[in-house]
This record gives sequence, C-alpha cells and structure tokens, in this order.
Amino acid sequence: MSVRQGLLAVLELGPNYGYQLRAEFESRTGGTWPLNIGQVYTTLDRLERDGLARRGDETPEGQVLYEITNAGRAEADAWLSRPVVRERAGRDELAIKLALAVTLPGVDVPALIQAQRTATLGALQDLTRLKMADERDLAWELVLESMIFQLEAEARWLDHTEARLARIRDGRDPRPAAPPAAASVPAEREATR
Amino acid sequence: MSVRQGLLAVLELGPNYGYQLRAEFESRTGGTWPLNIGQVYTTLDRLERDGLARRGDETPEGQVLYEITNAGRAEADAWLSRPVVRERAGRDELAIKLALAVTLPGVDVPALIQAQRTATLGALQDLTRLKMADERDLAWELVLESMIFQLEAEARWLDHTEARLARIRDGRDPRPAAPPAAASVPAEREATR
DNA sequence: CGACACATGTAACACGTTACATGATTTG
DNA sequence: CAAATCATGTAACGTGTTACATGTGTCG
Repeated sequence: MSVRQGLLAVLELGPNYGYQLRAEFESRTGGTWPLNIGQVYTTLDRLERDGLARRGDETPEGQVLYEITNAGRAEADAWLSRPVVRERAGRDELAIKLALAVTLPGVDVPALIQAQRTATLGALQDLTRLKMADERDLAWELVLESMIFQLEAEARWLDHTEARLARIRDGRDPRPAAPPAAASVPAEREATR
Repeated sequence: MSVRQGLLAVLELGPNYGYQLRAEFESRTGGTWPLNIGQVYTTLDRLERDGLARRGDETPEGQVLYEITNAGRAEADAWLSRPVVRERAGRDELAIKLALAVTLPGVDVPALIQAQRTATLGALQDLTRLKMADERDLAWELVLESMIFQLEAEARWLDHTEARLARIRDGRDPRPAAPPAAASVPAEREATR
C-alpha cells in the first residue's frame, strides 16, 4: 500500500515516467528500500485504472509519462496527512513465534530468546555503525533511526519477556501459563465432541 | 510466511484438521490475530505440495486430517530456533511517509508528526487499558506487550524526529536537507539527459 | 565488441484479505 | 423453525518478489 501511495505522492511533483519514479521514490526514502521496477509499472497501471493518474504524452526520447489527476492529488494529500494506524498490529513474526513457543511443548524458550537477542543486538550494532560511518541525507537518517528505535524496543521486549518467564518458572507470578480453554489438542478431540 | 510456519508448528502436536488448526493457532497466539479460514486451507494445500504435511485419513465425523512429515518437522523446528532477522526492515509505512514528507514541498511535517503522535499515544493507551482490564493467558500478554513496546518506540522516534527537524529549521544541525544528487525533478529532466 | 545503464514491459508465484457457496449439527 | 457454529472449500483481487524478454544508448 505504501508504494502505491508513495509513487502517487512523487507524481504530485509533476509528470514523470516509471524508471525515474523509482529513482525518486528510492532517493526520497533514503535509498534504504530498493523498489522493484516491475512493480512500478504495474502500480502505474493500477493508478491509471483507478483514475488517480493518467498516461500522458511520451517524451521525445520515448519515455512514457504519467501525470496525476485531481482525484489522485486528493488521495495523495489525504494519505500524507492521515496518521498511520497500527490497530491489531500487522502480524509480527517474532511475537507469533514467541507466543507459539511458550504454548508448545519441547521448545527451549530461553535459548530462543537468547538467540534472538544476539541477532537483534547485532543488527542494532550494524545500523548504529552504519549511521556513524556514513552520513547521508536527512531522509536516510530518519529511516535508519526508525529502524534503530524499533530494534531497541525489540531488545527491551526480549529482556522483559525473559524476566517474566523466569519469574513464572520460579513459581512467582501466578499466571495461567497454558490456557485450558478454547482449543483442544487433537488427542482430546474425540472427548470434546 | 508466519502463518505457514505457525500452522506447521501446531501440526507438530499431532494430526489435525483445518478448522481446529485455526482455533489452535489463534488461541496459542493470544487470540489477537484472527486467522482467515480460507487461508488455512490454501496453506494446507501448499504444505502438502511442498512435502511438509500430508493429507491423512478423515475422522469418523468427516473432518479432513493433515499430519506433519519428517521434512515438515525439521522445517518447524528450524523455524522455531532460527531468530527473526529484520534486515532492511520491511517497509514501514510511517517511515516511508515521513521520509517522503520531508523531501516533498508543501507538506506540513510538524502537523503530520503531531497528528501521528496523537494517534500513536491513543493506541498506546487503548492497549495499556486493555492489558490492565482484561487479564488473560501468557501468550496474549506477550503479544500485547510486544505491541506496546513497539508503539512506545514509535512515539519516542516521533519525539526524536520532531526535535531534530526543529533544530534544522533553527539553523543549527547543518545537515543536507534535500540531497541534490541521484534524482532530478521532472522539470530538470531534459537538462540531465 | 562487450558490458553496463536506461527504459518498458510480461509472467509466474507467494501471501493476504474478502466474499461466496455448500452442507451438517447444535441450540434457543 | 431459525440462527449460530462447525467444517470445507473456491474465486477474485491487491500487493510484493523474482525472473525473463526486449531494445536503446554509452563508454571503455
């Protein structure tokens, strides 16, 4: 969804063609996310189909220009001013994995947390080093810092979770570890019906 | 990707059928993410196609059981022990939006940040209230806390970014605000070629 | 000449969401 | 009986990724 909106926002600057649009999008988002060129063209097709952009003239060099429509301009402005809402946050693979791990038998959760923390802290260090070593433009730093903040939160959550699990293992923190409700393990299925 | 792996992990407990698999997955991930039932069946098809599960007998009641294969068991174990790597983090819509916003003319970035912070803090409060009011099982709390930690990071990043932008506007912090390189605005295109 | 960047596309595939069709069983 | 729940699917669509095909222009 963000690619579509992003390209539309770039089109607000003026008519442009696919290859150049990609370059604009990439550089204006700090060059952190390579944008697939094939997707640019299919996205332009969809933008045209939805009346948000129209295919205009070709340049003398034969490049296919697209220009934004009034509807497209309204869309882009609305997107830019509308806050991103993370309701029921998009399935986070780490959260899913850990939540499953604590309910599944035979999973070494402390080891999992330990391994994840190593990976997370490693990535964090890479990003921090990258940020120090390579000063680029503002957009690049913002994106980088966004990732850094997220990874820090992830590390903090891992610590928090580890401590919580240790408390449960030690008998403190009386919390329902395995919910008896809702789902039944296959073996019990016959009995449930 | 996590649904496929998650279902496979649940299948490690024993043979099971689609409808029940969804219930297991949902309850074991805290019931936070509703899982589309249609996707369960198509995922099972793919798991079978890839040799990670096989369609077994039906129950006397006519439910279609699937069981995990050895390859599937290996896959699931590997997934559970392999840390989640967030390299070049999945396109974060907020980061994209803000990065674009700072490079685009005519966007009220401070207002955007303000609106986003309001939304983020609101969501944060909702989750916190939910956590206090409704004590459920461990998996549920872990997932909830994961979201809370992420939203806190988002709020922190917004504050950080706002301060940074203010410093730039005030002339301190000499940083290349708009990169002159790489991309050219359409108007300059002819000259570039 | 050959490699590379520019430029436009198509095709195949994975994953996700929504909606629809169908039928059995349970429960108010 | 009617509605809800259980249960299995199919179809359409959006978005994203990878790969391929095709052709032009430039530069060493």
